[in-house]
Amino acid sequence: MARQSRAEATVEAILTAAAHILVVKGFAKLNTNAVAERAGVSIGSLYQYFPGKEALVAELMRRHVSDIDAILSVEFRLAMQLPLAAAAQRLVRANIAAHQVDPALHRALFTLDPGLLPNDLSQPIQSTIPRITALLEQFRDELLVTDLKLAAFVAYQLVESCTHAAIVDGLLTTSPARLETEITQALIRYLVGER
Amino acid sequence: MARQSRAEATVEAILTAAAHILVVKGFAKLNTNAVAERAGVSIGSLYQYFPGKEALVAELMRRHVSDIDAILSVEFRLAMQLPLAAAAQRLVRANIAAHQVDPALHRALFTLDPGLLPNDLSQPIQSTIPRITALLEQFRDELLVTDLKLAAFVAYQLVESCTHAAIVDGLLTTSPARLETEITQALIRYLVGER
Amino acid sequence: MARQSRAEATVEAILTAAAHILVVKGFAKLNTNAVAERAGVSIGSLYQYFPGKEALVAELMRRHVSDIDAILSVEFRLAMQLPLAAAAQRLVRANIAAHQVDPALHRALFTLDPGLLPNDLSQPIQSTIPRITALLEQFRDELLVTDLKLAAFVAYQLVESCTHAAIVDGLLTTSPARLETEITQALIRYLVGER
Amino acid sequence: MARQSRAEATVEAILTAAAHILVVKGFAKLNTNAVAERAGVSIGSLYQYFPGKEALVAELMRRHVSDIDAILSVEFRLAMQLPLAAAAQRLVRANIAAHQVDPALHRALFTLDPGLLPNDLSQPIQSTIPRITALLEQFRDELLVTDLKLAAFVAYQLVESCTHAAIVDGLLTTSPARLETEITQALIRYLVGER
DNA sequence: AATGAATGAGTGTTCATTCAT
DNA sequence: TATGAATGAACACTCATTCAT
Repeated sequence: MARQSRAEATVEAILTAAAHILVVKGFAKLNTNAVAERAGVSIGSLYQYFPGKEALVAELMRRHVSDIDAILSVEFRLAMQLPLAAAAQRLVRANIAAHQVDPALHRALFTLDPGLLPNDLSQPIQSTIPRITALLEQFRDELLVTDLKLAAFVAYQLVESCTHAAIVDGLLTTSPARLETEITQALIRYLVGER
Repeated sequence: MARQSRAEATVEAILTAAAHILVVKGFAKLNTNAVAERAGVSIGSLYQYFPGKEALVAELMRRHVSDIDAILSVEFRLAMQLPLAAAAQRLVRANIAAHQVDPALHRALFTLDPGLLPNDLSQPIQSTIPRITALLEQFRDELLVTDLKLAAFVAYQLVESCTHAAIVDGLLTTSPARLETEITQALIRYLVGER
Repeated sequence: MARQSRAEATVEAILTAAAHILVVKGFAKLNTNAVAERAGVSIGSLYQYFPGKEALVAELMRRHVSDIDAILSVEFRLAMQLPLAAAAQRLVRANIAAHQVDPALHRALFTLDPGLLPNDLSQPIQSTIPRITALLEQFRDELLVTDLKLAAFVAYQLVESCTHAAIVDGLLTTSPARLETEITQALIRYLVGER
Repeated sequence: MARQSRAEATVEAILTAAAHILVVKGFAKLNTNAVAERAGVSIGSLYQYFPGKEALVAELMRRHVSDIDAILSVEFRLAMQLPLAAAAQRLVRANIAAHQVDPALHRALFTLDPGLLPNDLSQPIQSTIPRITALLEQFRDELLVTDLKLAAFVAYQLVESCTHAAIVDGLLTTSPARLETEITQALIRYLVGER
């Protein structure tokens, strides 16, 4: 037990240090020695738990994606029970919330050279558009759009890019509430028309 | 003159090699020795024209942004003379065209660790939203949206992210024409409502 | 007693694992952690019984040499009672048998960087030439050779190198029986002349 | 020209240093940093010419084998023109000479974990037995032995192992001349009988 | 101007060994 | 006694950059 928790503490320290360096210095400057030092752990311990720097980042990604997915999964399930407008608003809000969990880390992780990480990591993200498609199918009769896959793509990009640019890149000084309203409005108008 | 064109040829060879490696192997694997070798030029010559690897990438970025800006500047000027719907369509189309110039290089350049490049490079990109804002002001009376800066932001993200994801990331199998129509529709509905 | 046999089992497991890795991967890839893991024993336990990796190999060598010596000692004693030709044949045969005990381990052990192992280990091997010398002295009158130490050296190298190359290095596709005959013939001709 | 000879000097310095360390400390202690330091050359230069420590040793082996082959090739050609006894003596003498070129390096190189080096390196050595076989065929009528391949194997092992043990391992205090005589005698007696 | 040999700081990674539990 | 987490010296290797020619 003591064994296990000591090991776990080491892993946490390493990941915390890695996240910090990744955020502050970027992936290029992330090196295993620096991570170990900042974690207050020997380089050997780092390699005991992670085969290399990619593995560090992969684990950070895994956890981050998992956090986001936890938020969105709930919302998508809930959205199925709501009218379209309410569903849209909740999902936009949830997406903003997801980006607010750790914006700096989010930014660092999603700026990584793709292909650097194991493919299976992007899976939860790739599942988003199908989830939106499924949702749209429920509201098919109300929609202006007809190609639901294409609409899901556009809807996703609209929500995601606005949220990401505003929260993560800090490109917008508007309040999250105002942002939420505007994105939702754009989304609703695209899907079912004005008002 | 002969001298100058020889030097210019050297610079071109270096940049071509750099672009190729950047696209195929990514920034992490881009190293000055490899670039010089692929360019058929000595490492010494490379340093005669570029102070380091960042300078290589910066120049690639400068040129690429310049190419894009050349396309968009014309369109923005033109758009001022057109009705909103036509202006929107032309700009969406132009943005797609801009992404089709060299999608692989575009992807490589815009996946770079931000903060790696000199700040002044992002300037032409940052000028896009103000340009959109100016355009929207012309059409103020027709618009549903009232906060024009916010609307310009949303409009930009909508168009840019859909285009980028579709063309550069290849996330969509739809034809560019179909894409153009859909994005334009979403844009119009957001700005002035249905139809 | 139970304690003792448990410890003994641990030691055996460690040595078996070490032998396996030594044979399959070579000395360079033999590391204490890998040995412990393969033995199903903690690294701490390994160090309880062996002060380091050299000690592991030394013990393997000790046992292997002891096995060989057991075979040859008996034969040398027996050879004293036999006529030269018969003695020669038996010793050649015994040497082949000794190499067949565990050819792969034999090869691995005798390919080790010399100076890696404690000196006292080569002692049983160094005793072979004196034993041959003693044997030759018994047959002094029959021999063509006069310098018995030199003859013992040549005889030893002849028998040993042919056997080693054939059995351990697998350089010969001849049957052990045929090999035995040929070596014996060469030996007899060298010592007492043709036939 | 100056360029080239500077590079060549660097390569020579590296190989000389590598040979020295290999002989004195053994392969296990041979590390690239130590070689570079002893060669008075930066570690970068070492890697400019050799991809790793194995390459260093491979080149040493290549050169050493080439030296030996130069000696033996001439002798084998010559031996074809001589009577068997003379041919045997010359080849034994040449083999002793070959081992005297650099006994310490020879020892170090031939104690290496086989499989560590590229396969093509052992080729000149593997060609020896076929060369002996060809030679024996010329003297077929005089020989006691009938299986010439087997005889070539035994003859080779006899000569090589005695020479190696005596010269390289220093296991014999006899003079090279005495050694030559004894090996030759053993060889002749094996092949054509007494005298 | 152009060359390319040389440099060496920096980083990744391994593994023998220790020691708290 | 056994465990295995932790250590860190040692070593492999890369690549941006310099500079004599």
